[in-house]
Amino acid sequence: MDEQLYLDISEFLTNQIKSGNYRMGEKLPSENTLCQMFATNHAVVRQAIQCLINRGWITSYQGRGSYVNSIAKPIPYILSPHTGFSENLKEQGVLHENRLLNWKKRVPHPEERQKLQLGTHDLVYELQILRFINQTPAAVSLSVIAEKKVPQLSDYLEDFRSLYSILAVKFKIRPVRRRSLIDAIVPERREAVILQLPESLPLIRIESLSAHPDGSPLEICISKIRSDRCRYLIDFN
Amino acid sequence: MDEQLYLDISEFLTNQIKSGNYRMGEKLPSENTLCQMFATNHAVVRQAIQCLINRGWITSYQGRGSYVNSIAKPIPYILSPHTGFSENLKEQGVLHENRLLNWKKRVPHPEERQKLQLGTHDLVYELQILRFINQTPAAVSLSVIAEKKVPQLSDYLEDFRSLYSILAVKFKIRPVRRRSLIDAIVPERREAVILQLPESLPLIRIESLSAHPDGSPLEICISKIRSDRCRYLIDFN
DNA sequence: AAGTGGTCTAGACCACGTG
DNA sequence: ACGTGGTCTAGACCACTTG
Repeated sequence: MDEQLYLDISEFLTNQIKSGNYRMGEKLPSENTLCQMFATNHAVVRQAIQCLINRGWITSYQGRGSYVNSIAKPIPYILSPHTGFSENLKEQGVLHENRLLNWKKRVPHPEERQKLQLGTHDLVYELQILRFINQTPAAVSLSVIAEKKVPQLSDYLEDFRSLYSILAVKFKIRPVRRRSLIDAIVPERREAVILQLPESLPLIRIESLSAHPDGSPLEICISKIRSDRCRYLIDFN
Repeated sequence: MDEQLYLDISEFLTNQIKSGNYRMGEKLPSENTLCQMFATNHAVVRQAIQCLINRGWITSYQGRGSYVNSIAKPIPYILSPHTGFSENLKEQGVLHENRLLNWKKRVPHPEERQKLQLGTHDLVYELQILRFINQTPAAVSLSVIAEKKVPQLSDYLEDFRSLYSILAVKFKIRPVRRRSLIDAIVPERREAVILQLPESLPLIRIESLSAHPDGSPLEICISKIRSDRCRYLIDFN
């Protein structure tokens, strides 16, 4: 019960950062240096470092060192019936960009068929989209849309900018958000890579069902958002 | 570039769980056993185990072993202008309970003063509440209420059941939710302990501002909820 | 080439829970 | 008393980045 060295080191470093002795973007002492400072070995120092990584304080880069994360203020994303990702951020004057990772036309899963009220032979488009805020990756989205609502959608996916702008311009559809389900998840390894995310930081997962203006279900969208880049704001007024 | 043993072990164990070879609540092989199975040592096996803990698959208990987490379906919590935590869950027939951890009357922080539209000499009550769902800790909340709206609130805090029921019964106030801000966070060590949370699983953080029925600001509430116990549902109909 | 973090070895001892 | 996970030691070698 002797104080637990790795916690001491971890607390020491955290306090150094909190108190501003190491500023954001700054390099921490190397692991070897820390070994000497605390008269211990690699393994213990790394355990301490891992604590800071897990809590989002720092990021380590092989061959370069460990650096204090920048803590940009997260952007409030307004969750309302009439907002798509892009318009929402544009209104706030935030630099924003989308990249279509891939798409396919496929048979819907039973759950999707039920939620989108599809017939036995109806198909869906599935679009995977990577979203950037201020030039850095901030979210991945998976949109599933009833094909019959957007026939030949694939014709418009070259030079992709925004799904909702395609819907508006090409199909004259302005989707209405009906329901959103929010929770927090640990990223998959693949998502962590795509989002350039320290693997241990959580994502906000939001699953939304949108409808055609005529009321019929249109799109299921599952977005996973870096919580250090974006927050959800719901206004009940 | 030799396959990375700890990832192999981690993947092996994850697959065993996914495929149902280890069911929920079941005990994994001991670390020593795994050392033998993979012809390696304690440190490597522990690194593999840590991966599973980080992703929420298992929990380790000193002296007992590592066990597969149960994956109870999270309860949808309906976020609407007229719901408090307790009523919301009661309506869904979910077993629910609150415990008042502590309270104080104090000077508001500048930000609180502004949000609650307080005068220079106004005070606030601060209540810290631990919430249970189905007998297990699920959330911690910090409520800050303008004292002038609930004079002598402290008289009613013995045998505490629910803040909103006190407001309703003793003060005839039914709060109205005005705004909620949602994000995902890594728990503090203290929160992890209180919530009996594997320290690396994320919490949903929700900051809400509620008003008196007459429209004046009443309460700021910051809740941190286990995302494996509870999800937020927003219905725009 | 030198310095950095990432993985691994082969041990040791401690704290905790169960029988 | 024994088995379990938790911490620690003192090294080694590798992969990557920078000068």
